[in-house]
Amino acid sequence: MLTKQQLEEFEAEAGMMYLDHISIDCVVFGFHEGQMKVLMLKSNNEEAWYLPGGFVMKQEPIEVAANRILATRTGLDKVFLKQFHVFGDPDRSKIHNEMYSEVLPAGNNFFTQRFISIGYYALVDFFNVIPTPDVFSEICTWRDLDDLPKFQLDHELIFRTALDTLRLQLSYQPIGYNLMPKEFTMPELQKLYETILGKKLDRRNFQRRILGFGILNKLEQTRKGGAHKAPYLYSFDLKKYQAALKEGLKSGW
Amino acid sequence: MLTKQQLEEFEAEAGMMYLDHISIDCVVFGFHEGQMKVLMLKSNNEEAWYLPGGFVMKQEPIEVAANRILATRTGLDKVFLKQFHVFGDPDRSKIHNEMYSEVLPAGNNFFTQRFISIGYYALVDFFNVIPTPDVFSEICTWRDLDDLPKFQLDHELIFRTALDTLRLQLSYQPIGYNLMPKEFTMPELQKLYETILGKKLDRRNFQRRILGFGILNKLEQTRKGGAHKAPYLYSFDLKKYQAALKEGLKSGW
DNA sequence: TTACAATTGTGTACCAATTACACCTTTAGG
DNA sequence: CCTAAAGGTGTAATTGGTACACAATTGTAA
Repeated sequence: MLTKQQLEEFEAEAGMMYLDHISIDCVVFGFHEGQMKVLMLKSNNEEAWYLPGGFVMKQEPIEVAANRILATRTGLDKVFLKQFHVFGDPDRSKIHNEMYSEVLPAGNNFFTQRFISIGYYALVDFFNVIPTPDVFSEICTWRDLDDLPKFQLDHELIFRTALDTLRLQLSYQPIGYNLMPKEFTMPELQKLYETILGKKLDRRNFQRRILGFGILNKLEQTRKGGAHKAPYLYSFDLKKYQAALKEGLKSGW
Repeated sequence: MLTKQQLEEFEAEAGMMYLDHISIDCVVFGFHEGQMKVLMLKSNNEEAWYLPGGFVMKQEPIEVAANRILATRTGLDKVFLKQFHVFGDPDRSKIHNEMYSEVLPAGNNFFTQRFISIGYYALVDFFNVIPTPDVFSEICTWRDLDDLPKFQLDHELIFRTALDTLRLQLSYQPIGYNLMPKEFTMPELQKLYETILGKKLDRRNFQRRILGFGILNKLEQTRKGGAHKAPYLYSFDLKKYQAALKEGLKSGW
């Protein structure tokens, strides 16, 4: 039987072990018409870019915190948002400390502590987003994947891990529901996949595969007005889409 | 430019947001000769079983903390240990609170706070392990997968998630290096996979698949002494094994 | 010493999924 | 009304996975 004294001793010792802060870093991938960008903020005292992030509040589930942080920076709610890794190397704090050494008092303070960071990634349509800077930033904006600035801290690793995870999960999870308009064409959806994967896919094989997932409804109408042959419109079958989200798809690209 | 005052204001506000504790929970899967068990501890003041766990210390990378916790409970070091999920539902604390309500003072204290838990799973040979209880437990022992006790807190969810993740990752990651003797036979390795997956596999297809990964060396000798035809011995090609760990294998079971 | 049971070694045929590839249709614009 | 550009669709070849059978080895029991 555990005594009250044992508990108190443990509590006293454990008090020395507290991890200082838990933050959430959120890699927000923005898509629109074949483009793919990532949301970044620029530090207001130097040329350093970082990912949207924030703290988890007491009594707030981390999932809720991630949504809150995303909503604050983008204005969006209820989008695809997925936890993918925890980053907890204490070296993070050192860099952070040096970064603010001009303004911070010496010794221990909030920013010299270590931040353990839970990585989430989100998929959004960047035309729906109003990028909003935080208190440390003067700029919050979309950056092109092939024109990325220098990252602060370990945010490059976080970004890279998010992208790898996303590409991997593309084989197991349906995506696109909140990235495409209600009705869209097959070439448009294919462009989304090609953008994420960073490579071209075969038109015919893509279509067979995607249709094989059984999450699309083919509509009667075609997209008129454009040049060339009018493509058919499709919409997501929300019920089947969500079932696939839960149970996963088969096989890979 | 960020002013010192802004920083101080932020720090004061952020102080209200600290997450209380980060813990690590470790699902230790033990294997030996076709058996699979999981390491559990029994609370010393009631019939409640839980998974090995502990806190992350200041300036300790979480990866190191996970290894330390595992080493403390098992005596093992440098085994397969993988982060798989973060559990952060604030309800965890409520249950915890009720659990210790007899010994704890009312109001806020260490144990009434929320614990965010980073889930790791480990794969070990349970014949190499000396299960060691912690201060809250009277028993630390291996439990059979098909004879599991009632779990404390959300440890059932953590266990379940670990098992699902392990089974999934079996398709992408080579395993077995620290679970098999230096030299082993194909049927022995197959038994390991069958144990993890909880189902029988075809002998011939298993062999073709495993050999196709290119991480095994077939040795000249056979395992003599047993009844029946002597099987060939194999060993892991450590270099290729580690490369496969990094780059992953293809396809699934 | 021999027959048997248990286990291992190995190869092949079938099916499903993936990849590679070609021809026809539609539409706008000159 | 001809052409260029894009979309619709089908088929053959390859690869990977599953199912399955027979021969060889070894200890044990007759």
